[in-house]
Amino acid sequence: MSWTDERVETLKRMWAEGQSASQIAKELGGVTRNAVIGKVHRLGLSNRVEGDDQPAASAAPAAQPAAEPVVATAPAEVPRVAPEPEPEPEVEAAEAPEPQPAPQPVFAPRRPIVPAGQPLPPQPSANEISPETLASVREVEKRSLKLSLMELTERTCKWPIGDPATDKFWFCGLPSTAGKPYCEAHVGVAFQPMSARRDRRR
DNA sequence: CCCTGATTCGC
DNA sequence: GCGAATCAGG
Repeated sequence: MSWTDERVETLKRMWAEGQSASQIAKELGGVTRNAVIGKVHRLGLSNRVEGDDQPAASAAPAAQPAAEPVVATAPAEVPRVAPEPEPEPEVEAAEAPEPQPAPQPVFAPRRPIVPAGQPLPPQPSANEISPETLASVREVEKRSLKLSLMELTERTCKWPIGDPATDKFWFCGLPSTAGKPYCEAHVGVAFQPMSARRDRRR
């Protein structure tokens, strides 16, 4: 593969969007992330500065940030969280009534009635899980990356959250435990000792 | 380990 | 110009 104008354009666009070199390489195909990075440098756009003007000047862009005033979130990380800045304003809008209306709390204190819908994920009843694990799961689900099916990888927690029949459905997405399909917290509720779930009666 | 970008240097 | 290898860091 060679750097045709078209490919370079894609590279520029994606790089500007904050996509990582590997993502761009994947998209282009036929090149490695190294190739992408190399090209980025040769094109002289290693500086992911949005506004065209280059503050290059002299001064020191890295003049000891000393104290980041407000948000301490690494700016470079942000874009990766939302890899799809697509033209779909629907999702946002006036949103977020309740971050966690708890569609189907995994820890339902007395598992009410399961609406005979899709086979819900393995959701052991609360009385089988330790309080610590429960708390952990609750915490984790607040921080879940809410990945879609397509965004899951070998190393993301595949624990489903919410009702598959609605829009309130996503996957945990946090880093999974080595070799396991779930993150640490979810492994806790997914894999239990036989003895613990033996006396489950209904 | 997984990942990121940066740099080098033979081609 | 290109990009694998390597480096440095999270």
